[in-house]
Amino acid sequence: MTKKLGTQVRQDQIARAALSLLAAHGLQGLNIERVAQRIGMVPSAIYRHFKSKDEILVAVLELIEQRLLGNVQAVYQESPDCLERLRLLLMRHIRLIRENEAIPRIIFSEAVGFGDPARRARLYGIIEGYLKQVEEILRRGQREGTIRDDLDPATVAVMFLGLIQPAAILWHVSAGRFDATGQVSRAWEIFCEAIRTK
Amino acid sequence: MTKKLGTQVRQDQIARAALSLLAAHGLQGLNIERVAQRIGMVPSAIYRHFKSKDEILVAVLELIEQRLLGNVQAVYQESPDCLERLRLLLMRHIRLIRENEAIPRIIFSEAVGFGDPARRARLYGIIEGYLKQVEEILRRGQREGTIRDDLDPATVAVMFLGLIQPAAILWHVSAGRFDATGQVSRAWEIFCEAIRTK
DNA sequence: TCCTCATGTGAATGCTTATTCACATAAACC
DNA sequence: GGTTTATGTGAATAAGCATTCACATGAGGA
Repeated sequence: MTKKLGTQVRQDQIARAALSLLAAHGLQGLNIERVAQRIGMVPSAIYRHFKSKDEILVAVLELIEQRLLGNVQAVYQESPDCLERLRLLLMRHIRLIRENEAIPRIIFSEAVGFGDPARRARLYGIIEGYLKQVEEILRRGQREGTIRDDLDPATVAVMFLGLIQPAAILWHVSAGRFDATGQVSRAWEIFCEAIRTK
Repeated sequence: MTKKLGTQVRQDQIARAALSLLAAHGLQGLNIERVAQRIGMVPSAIYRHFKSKDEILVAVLELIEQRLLGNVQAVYQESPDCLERLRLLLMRHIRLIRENEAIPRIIFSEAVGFGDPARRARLYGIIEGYLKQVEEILRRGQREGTIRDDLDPATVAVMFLGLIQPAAILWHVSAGRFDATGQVSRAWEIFCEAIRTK
C-alpha cells in the first residue's frame, strides 16, 4: 500500500499536482483520478484531505497567491530602485506564467468566475492584494521622485498587469510561437518612459 | 411541432444562443439542452445543423470575430483622426465585453486553448487579425505624424489590448464592482500621451 | 506488543451530458 | 395532391466523473 502521509503534506501535494495538471490539460481535463494518479494514490483517498474538488481549486488559488507575493518579496531584495523593481517583477511574472500556464487559465476560468461567489471573491482578493503591492512600489517611486506623481497608482498598477496579460494569452494561443518575453520587454520600455519623471 | 427553418438560420440562432449562454453560465454551464431550449428546439435537433458541440464553439468564435471587426469598421466612419479612432475602438471594445462577458471567457477558456489545435489556431488568427487592424490605425497615425514613429506598431497594438483585458477581468471577478470604464478611460490618457507625437 | 486512529483502497452509486437513431412532419417542388 | 427531402422529436445509449462507503492497513503512543 501507498505510504501514509499527514494531511498537510497531502494537501500540499494535491494542490501542486492540480496546478500542474491545469497547465497541461486545462480545467476540463482536471479530474480527481488524474490528480490521484499524479501523487500515487487512489481517487477516493483524495477525499481524506479535501472535502470536494472545489476545495482543491481554492487551495490552488492560494498556491498562486503565494507565488505572486513571493515574487514581490524577491524584487524588494533584488533592487532598491522602484522602477527596476517593477521591471524585475514584470520579468518574474512572465516567467511564472510561462512556467505555469495554469495561472491565467484558472484565473479566467469560469469554474472560478461562475462557481461559488465566495471563491470568486477570494480570487478578487488575491488580484487586489497583488495590485496593492504594485501600487506600493509605485508610491515609493513617487515619494523618491523617480515616478511621476501626477499619476494615480491604482490605475497604473492595473496597466502594469496589462503589460503581461495579452502577451501571456498570445503566447498560449499561438502554442508558444508568439515571443511573449520580447513583447513584454519592448512594452516595458514604452511604459517605463511614460511613468518615469521627466 | 416547431416551425422548420433553414440550416443557415438555425446555425446563426444556435451560435447566438451559445454566446449568450456562455455569458450567463460560463463554458461549464453551456450544454446542448440549454442551447436547444433557448431557441425552442429539442437537443437532438441541434445535430441537424452542427456535427458536434465543438463545431458550435467554432461558430461562436466566428461570431466574436465579426463583432470585433465590425467595431473597427465603425470607428473608421466615426472619426478621421487616428488617436480618436483608437480611443473609440477602446470604448467600443469595453462595451462589447461588458455586454458580452462571454468573449474573454471563451477566448481564455481551455476548451479553445486545449482542444483541437485547428481551433486554437483559428483563435490565434482572430486575435492576430484584430491586432493587424489596430496596427493599421497606428501606422496611419505615424504617417500623419500624430503618433510617434519610433514605436513598433505591433508592440503598441498588443499594449492596446492590455489596456482592456485586466480591466475586463477585474470587472468580471469583482462581480461588476470594479469600474472598468473608468479604469480604461484613465489608462487611455496615459497611453495616449505616451504614443502621441510630442 | 497491542490499540487506536488517521489514512489508503476498490467497488459501487448516481448524476450530468453529448450523441445516435428510428420515426414523424413541415415545406418545397412537380 | 402527391412525392421528396430537409428538419424536428423522443427515447435510448454510453461515457465521464465526483462522491460515498465498508473495509484494510500503516504508524505512533501506552
